[in-house]
Amino acid sequence: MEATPISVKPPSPAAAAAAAAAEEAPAPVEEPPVPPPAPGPATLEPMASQPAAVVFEAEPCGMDQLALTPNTKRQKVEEGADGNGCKHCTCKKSRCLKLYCPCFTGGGYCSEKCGCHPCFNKALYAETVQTTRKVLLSRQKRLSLKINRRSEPNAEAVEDTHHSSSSTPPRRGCNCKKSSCLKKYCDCYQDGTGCSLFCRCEDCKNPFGKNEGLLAEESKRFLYTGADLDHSEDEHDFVIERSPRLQSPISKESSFQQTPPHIRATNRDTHMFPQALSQWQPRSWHFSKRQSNDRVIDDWQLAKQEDSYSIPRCIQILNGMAELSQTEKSVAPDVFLLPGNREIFVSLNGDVRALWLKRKIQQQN
DNA sequence: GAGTTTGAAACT
DNA sequence: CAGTTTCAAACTC
Repeated sequence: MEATPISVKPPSPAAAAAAAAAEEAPAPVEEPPVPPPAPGPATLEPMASQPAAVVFEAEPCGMDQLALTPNTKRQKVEEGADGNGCKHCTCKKSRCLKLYCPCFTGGGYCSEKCGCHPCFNKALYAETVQTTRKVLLSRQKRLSLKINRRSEPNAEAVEDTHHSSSSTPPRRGCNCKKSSCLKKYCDCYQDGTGCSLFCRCEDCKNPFGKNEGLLAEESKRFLYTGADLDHSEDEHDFVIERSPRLQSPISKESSFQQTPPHIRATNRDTHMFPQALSQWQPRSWHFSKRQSNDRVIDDWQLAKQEDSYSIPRCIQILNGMAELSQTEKSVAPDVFLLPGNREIFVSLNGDVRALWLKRKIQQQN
């Protein structure tokens, strides 16, 4: 089966006990943690615990900046984090080794401020924790790929081209059904961002932006085809933004934007929103804490650039071309469906532009 | 603070 | 892969 069960055996009770003793943890191991039953094929054996004297020099929640999916679940208010990744969880059954645990998910170790027990997300079990993360990330990659493929039939080709794009974890948008994206159950709402076209929420009333399902399949294909997910796998294997939602499918590396002509998508904290360009503006207040002003500027420039190659802009030019017949002018907009074509069209001049367009029209027929 | 609701993760 | 269970946070009282 493709879906590899992720089950990671926690360190042995002895190790845990030793850890507790060495650490003087506030939550003493009263009962030896029971390893998860029936570990799957991907079960990871617990790493041998390292010498406590060494391990405990590590700062809790340091974790080499290893962060799995951004905010997998409702994670206790980010403000509650103590700056090193610890979210003060209160896990009881997950042993803080699953994505349920915000500290684990956030890339940090649990600290003494957590109310979790038993907890294996500690420096003492660093190797176990890291291995678990890798397994989970691996699954996330597959999931991410699956999601992309589901949404975009050609995504496989994209994936082949950008082989490392799978490093991006699933960022799928919310799936709220009952909360109408009006409560913190909703990741989007909690992040202060609107729901995206990739959310699957029902009766979305997210005040930061509704998912109104405006994006047609065709348009989604454009967006996904343009998906150029994080390539910097080496650097970011585990350093992932907090939100689990789909990373912005817009590639800023290419000026050949894939944005569909009739849809303006803005990048708001990795979300895609249909929005009239005229309404677009850098939403710095919506950007995550990690986003820099540079990002804002990039988005702004990106949108302006897109505007230059919009379909209306192309048609405007087209209307002024005496070289083309009415029939050709009626067909030409089809050529503009491809963003690359629009950019080429606008970039060319005079006769060459007309010749190029005629050739494109012929190719279409 | 206990119980309920919620949606994501994990599992089957 | 769809359905179910488990989990922990958010929410309600």
